[in-house]
Amino acid sequence: MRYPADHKQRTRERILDAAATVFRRQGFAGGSVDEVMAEAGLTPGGFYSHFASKDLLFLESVVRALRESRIIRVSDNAGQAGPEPLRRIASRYLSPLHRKSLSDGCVLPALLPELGRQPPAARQSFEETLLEIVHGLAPHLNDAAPETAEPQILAILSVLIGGMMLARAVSSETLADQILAACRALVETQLPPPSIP
Amino acid sequence: MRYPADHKQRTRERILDAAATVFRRQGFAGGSVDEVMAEAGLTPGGFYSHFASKDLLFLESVVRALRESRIIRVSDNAGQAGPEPLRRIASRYLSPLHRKSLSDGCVLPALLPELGRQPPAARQSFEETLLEIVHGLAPHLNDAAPETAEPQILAILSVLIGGMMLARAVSSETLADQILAACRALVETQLPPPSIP
DNA sequence: TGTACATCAGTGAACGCGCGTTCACTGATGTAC
DNA sequence: TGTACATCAGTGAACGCGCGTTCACTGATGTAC
Repeated sequence: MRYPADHKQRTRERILDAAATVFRRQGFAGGSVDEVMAEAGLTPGGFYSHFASKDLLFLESVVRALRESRIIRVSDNAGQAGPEPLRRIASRYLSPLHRKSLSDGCVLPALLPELGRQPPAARQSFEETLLEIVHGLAPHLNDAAPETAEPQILAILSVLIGGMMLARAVSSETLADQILAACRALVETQLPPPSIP
Repeated sequence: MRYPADHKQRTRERILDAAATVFRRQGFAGGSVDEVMAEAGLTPGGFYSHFASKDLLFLESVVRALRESRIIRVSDNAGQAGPEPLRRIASRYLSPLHRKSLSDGCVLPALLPELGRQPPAARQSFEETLLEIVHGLAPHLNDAAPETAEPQILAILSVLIGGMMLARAVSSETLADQILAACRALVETQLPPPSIP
């Protein structure tokens, strides 16, 4: 091996990150392979030595962005039980800052419907990644068994995603932020009350 | 006027309905003008005597589909006060039948992120139509003034839209229907209890 | 009533362009001696 | 240590195709007389 062993792998990851950025900003059908490669600082020609097709790039970039996403995960060093981490996630996710961060925010409000149009194998990969996230969050609804907590988490995620999409689609920033605030309030009703130490 | 006065207007509406179908199924960037015209039973050439551009077609078709949509409106002949109509809307919206009705269901879970990428003027039109719907629904949260009821309705709509998108994006139908059920349960917690007559 | 005509909604072929994809090539890299 | 070489990640030009859009034309329609 003439090049450092991880050289190509690192380029590949650079392309994946660039793809997530371009697709969030312009959509899957709206962003081109050339634009992705340019975003990664590369020329178009090299793309197919890394990925077999644009579709597979899309899938991998979404799954990676979801796996690496800090915004819907309990941060590792918190190690905190109870609902506070969920409260923090909801408040960060449904913030005006995140609303303005289309191209580097969570992939789901930007790309979920286009993911839904992908073939079953792709949706299967997405499902597994989604369930990992759900498993990570469910224990923080402390009073419930997984069978009841996990659907509750899925419903809460629906509020986060739907609220952000709706806020980004309206024209008035005031209304957008009202939508976010209303969704934060709705999520709050689903969380156990703060523990009083 | 050689043709019946409303002939062209009716064709125009046929194109708008076809566009809503094609765009819901394939997305805005993923559906072509030719496909829309074919769906309307027409040839591509005539399109530009009805619409100035594909972008304007998209906007008009989404707004029209939203205006005509029965699925997020209280049906006119119900004329019923109180939360029951909201309960019915949530249960129909978050149903497996609606999940399978991508190309003739509500436009929002299919197209909201692409709407969010449209220029401000388009988002303004969407916003007005959305607010009409909200004004129609808010009185059914009977205990609240508009200033508190309308944001609550927007949060409930976020659940409907986000939940449907999430259900459509996963691979397993079982999981999809669990997501819908969890969202119905969440919405239920936001509604006044059924009146006991 | 029948026929010639004016209208214009819709047709169908064409346009330039950017897309996804391919491929012969380049040149920076680490290796062998 | 220095030089010739093999490798292969990345380049850049090209491909066929389908896109959004344009436009000269057609032919069904209702009107005029």
